[in-house]
Amino acid sequence: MDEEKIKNMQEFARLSGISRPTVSKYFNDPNSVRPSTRARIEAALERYDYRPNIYAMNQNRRLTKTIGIVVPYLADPFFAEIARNIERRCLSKGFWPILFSSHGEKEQERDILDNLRSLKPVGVLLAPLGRRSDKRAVEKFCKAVPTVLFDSNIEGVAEAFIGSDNGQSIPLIVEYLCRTGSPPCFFEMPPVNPNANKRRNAFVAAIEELGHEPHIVRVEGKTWDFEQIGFDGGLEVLRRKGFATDTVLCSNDRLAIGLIAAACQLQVPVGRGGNCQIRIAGHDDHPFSRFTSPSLTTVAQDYAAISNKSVEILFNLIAAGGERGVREETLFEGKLVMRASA
Amino acid sequence: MDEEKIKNMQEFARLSGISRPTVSKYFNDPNSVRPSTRARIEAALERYDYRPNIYAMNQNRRLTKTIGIVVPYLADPFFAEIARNIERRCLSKGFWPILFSSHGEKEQERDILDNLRSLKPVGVLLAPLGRRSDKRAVEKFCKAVPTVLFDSNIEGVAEAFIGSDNGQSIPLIVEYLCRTGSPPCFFEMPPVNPNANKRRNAFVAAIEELGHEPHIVRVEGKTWDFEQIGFDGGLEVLRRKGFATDTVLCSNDRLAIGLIAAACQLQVPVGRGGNCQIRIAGHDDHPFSRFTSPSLTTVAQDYAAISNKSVEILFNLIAAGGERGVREETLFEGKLVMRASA
DNA sequence: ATTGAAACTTTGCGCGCGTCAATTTTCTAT
DNA sequence: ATAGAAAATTGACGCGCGCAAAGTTTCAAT
Repeated sequence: MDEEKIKNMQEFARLSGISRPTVSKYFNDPNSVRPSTRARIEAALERYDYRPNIYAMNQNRRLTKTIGIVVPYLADPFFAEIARNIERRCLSKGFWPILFSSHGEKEQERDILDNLRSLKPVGVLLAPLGRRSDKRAVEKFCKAVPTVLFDSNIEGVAEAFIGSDNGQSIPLIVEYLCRTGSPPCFFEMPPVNPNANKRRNAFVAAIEELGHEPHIVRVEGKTWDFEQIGFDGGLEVLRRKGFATDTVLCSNDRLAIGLIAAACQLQVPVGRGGNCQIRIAGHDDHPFSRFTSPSLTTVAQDYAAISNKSVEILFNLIAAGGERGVREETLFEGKLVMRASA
Repeated sequence: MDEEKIKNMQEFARLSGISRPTVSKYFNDPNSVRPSTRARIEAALERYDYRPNIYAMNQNRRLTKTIGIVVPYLADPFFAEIARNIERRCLSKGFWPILFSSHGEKEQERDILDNLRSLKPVGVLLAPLGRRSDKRAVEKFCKAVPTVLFDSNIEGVAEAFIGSDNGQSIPLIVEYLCRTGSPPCFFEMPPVNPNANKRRNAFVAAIEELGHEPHIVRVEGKTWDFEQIGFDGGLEVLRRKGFATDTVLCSNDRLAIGLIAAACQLQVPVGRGGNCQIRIAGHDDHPFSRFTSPSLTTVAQDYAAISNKSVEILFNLIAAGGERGVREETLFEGKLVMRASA
């Protein structure tokens, strides 16, 4: 790199022998200028290491290149993974993804949406807290900014929702559990989002469909430390009367991870082996589920499909100028992942 | 909220009956104006819902209010937790934290530092990838932006480093393991950062100090899927000749989690009970370590202390105008966490 | 009442870039 | 070679705010 620092586009344009408006055009879309001038600009870029001032750009652009990503709880590797996927795809399309986590708190989510508005993003990918969300705030936000919801739905809000099909995945694993042993009972905590409710309802429907009685065990807890809740609740249930059947389907993997730990602590052998006393299954195929002991049988959510589709729909929305079309919901099917725990 | 939308500070100032420069002062620091005028401005804010344009602010300010947070791998709940802590403290001081994850990749880290520069942050909290980092790029960045390193050190780079004291924590757990059973061997993967090396060296020193022979088992793997590496490597070692002793100290908890899963799969009972064949210990007190089966004995890093001290030092640095003082290193001691696995 | 500092107002420039209209140059196709 | 289209240039305005200087008001302390 040559010489001293370049202060602005004017100066860079002069040094590269091209007019400023053309250089400006180039930075907005390198393909919008003639190949020969593009080459000249890029040659100059090699020499002088200039980058336009983001703040000045974003101030004057009608649309920024910023895309907001909001997840409810980043310490959950499920969301970390999805966020990573989304980030990569946004970057590859020349956008600026910015990641936020609500950390399970309503106020945080509201603050994030608030701040996000002043960032004037072209679009937002939002996985709401769910039940804890300030729905009015979310709705208001979605009306102001092109938004795609994922993971957790809010009826009628935002331009689209992408999630997994609990109505398919739960029957899938219920059927498997019934076929390979005694029918499961359902282990849940107070629902944090619509998925939790849908899963319970799907469980009841599926188990009745198969001619069994639905047993539901709900334990207390209102934080996002699902493992701890599953552990504490599991300990209590196991210590008392135990579960109604020797098979337990958990509302999600994190709960199951806690429950397995509780069973282990009480020396209740988990699995489908001969001397095992309890089978435990989960839902989601959480990144850590394959490393529990025994490894967790579960239904895999299609991470890649969910994040890809979410981004795709958002890009379409952006291309259409954030135009309100028909709100679409896309649900992906789960896949059974048979491991050692059930 | 009254009337229609306010476009700019001029208009808001007029409506609130106060001059624009004073309003500007208020937004930069509400305490810098007289309480009575502050009250008037805030009353107007209630009525009119105006927020200054961030981009215009950041373009003209000498210093932005942005603080960059960079972690090597966000899908690791350890970093997610620390990031959460740091975010909160920055927000409470009126800064704008922005979170980035390198996702274990050198190019990502370089791109992040690159983009971060054009965001002109007042300060940056950086947990580098470590061995994989483009050290020249990191060094260059740290010279341009006031930066505090944490978790993983790079000698002489940045204004300060905050981490945990491997030279204290490793002997602590080695001593415990030796005292309560046979001396441990050390289970590691190719080091991703200086901590890994320091831990191994500390292990050798500690074990020799106690008059035993150091055994080191290194397994292959170069991704950030530590659990998988621990699992795969553990399977192989256990299948072959097993470990040199019946106690294994892992370089970190995530590796230990994988190793426990491997032992479970091979039906090697883990723990310190009578019929157990192997004791496994880790290092870090990862959020999930209490939920392994059996629960993982480990050394806890002081998450809160590390994140708090990092932020504190950065704030001091910012207050001093990013002035280069003496580079300080702060190491926090680990605490033994005795659980079931060792 | 007097004084002096602190806070406020007025005025105006500058930041770096987007964008537009009018003009000139360059390219493509006949 | 030539006309028409496409691309680049010139010149200028605007965005919303920070910031500085000079003058004016407010406030607390004597």
